[in-house]
Amino acid sequence: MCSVSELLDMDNFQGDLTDVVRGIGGHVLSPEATTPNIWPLPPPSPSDLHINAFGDPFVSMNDPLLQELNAVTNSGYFSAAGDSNNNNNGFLVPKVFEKDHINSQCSIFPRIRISQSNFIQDSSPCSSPAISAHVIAAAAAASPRGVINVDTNSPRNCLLVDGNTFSSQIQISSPRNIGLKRRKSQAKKVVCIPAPAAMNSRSSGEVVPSDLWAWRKYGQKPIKGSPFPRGYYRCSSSKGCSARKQVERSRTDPNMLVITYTSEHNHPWPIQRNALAGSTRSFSSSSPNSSKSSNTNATASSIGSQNPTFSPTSATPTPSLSASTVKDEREDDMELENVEDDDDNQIAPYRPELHNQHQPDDFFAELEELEGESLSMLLSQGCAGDGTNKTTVSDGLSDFFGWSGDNNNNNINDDQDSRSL
DNA sequence: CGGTTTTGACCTGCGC
DNA sequence: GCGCAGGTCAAAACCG
Repeated sequence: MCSVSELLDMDNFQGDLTDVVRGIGGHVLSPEATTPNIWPLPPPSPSDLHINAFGDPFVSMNDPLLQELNAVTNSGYFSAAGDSNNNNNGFLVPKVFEKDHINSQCSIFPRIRISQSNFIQDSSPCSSPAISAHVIAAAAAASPRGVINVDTNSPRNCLLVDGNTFSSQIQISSPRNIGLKRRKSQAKKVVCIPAPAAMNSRSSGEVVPSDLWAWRKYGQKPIKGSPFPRGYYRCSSSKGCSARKQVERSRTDPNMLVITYTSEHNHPWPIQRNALAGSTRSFSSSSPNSSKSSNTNATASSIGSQNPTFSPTSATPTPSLSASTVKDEREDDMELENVEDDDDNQIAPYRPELHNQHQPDDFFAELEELEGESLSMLLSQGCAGDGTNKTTVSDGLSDFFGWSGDNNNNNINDDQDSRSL
């Protein structure tokens, strides 16, 4: 079993990284203090596979993100330093990002770093691996400077609002990008995630992980210097919503997917997805899970069912968050050069509980809210039930991300659209 | 029917 | 001003 920690450790990233999510065992560590690159991996607790009551989303949840990370691991992002079975003795060593954060777009992205100390407490009622992924997922979409608190001693959830009670943290800090200037003063949030081959691929070969919102693709364009086209999506959860995102593969590492979120959602959580008709075009027919909403972009269809048991198969926390990097780009900040990086010491609590108030003026604050909600719902669903509703690793992974294995076979190069938009 | 994706055309910002 | 590249529009086709 691979934990998020292995994936997310990104030593040596340069100061131009904006956000860093890193884990701390009981305290906030500076990047320098974080165990670099190699962390022991605990095996998944059998209880991880059990479904827990609604309201205990993180308890013993088998974390699909971890499965993703396994996929990532198996896809070459990490090399096993331990035994080949990834057991307790297994160590995973990132082996791609070094190059990546030098050459690719991901180079400017922060790396999520989590101390393994959070994940080796199988005896803890709080399944740390489960926390890790979701914490990161939430963190990535949340405030770039937020801190996710994990209470490894909690009999219930591992995430705590109270910053005084958690025993571990994941902090998102924001070393300001240095020397980067942008044309427009537009807030962006860039997420760099591993794009395992198992991801959904559309006919164009585009790989689009799902997130909590419903997105409609409105364009695709080849990017100069990159063999991979960039897809343009706008939020279809609500009419008039200006939220947009761009999805493209890292030009230097096709295994990395770069998602850039732009603008704000001017609406709260998509209560009811308003776009389903054409949402399953690309893969529903070929997906063994065709009964679900298989549109990787349209992931919020069941979120608004007001049913606490909504299926994570159609509503997923931003998968990208789990992956590796999250970058919050405030263009205004980018204008500043040599800005002192004092964000590492800034800690803001992550609030996983549901929020009733909508803050349309703050995209990222909203993201934080929504991620919290989504995580709660997702995990509630994922963990809810009678305890017999166990999700297989593979299903959990694909469902969680909206990935359909049958549609993942498309090579990104199969249908490279070289046209000019 | 109402939503999506696809895709050629058009628009816009930036560098020269 | 021009050309390039990125971003958006919108019609057509597709899907459940």
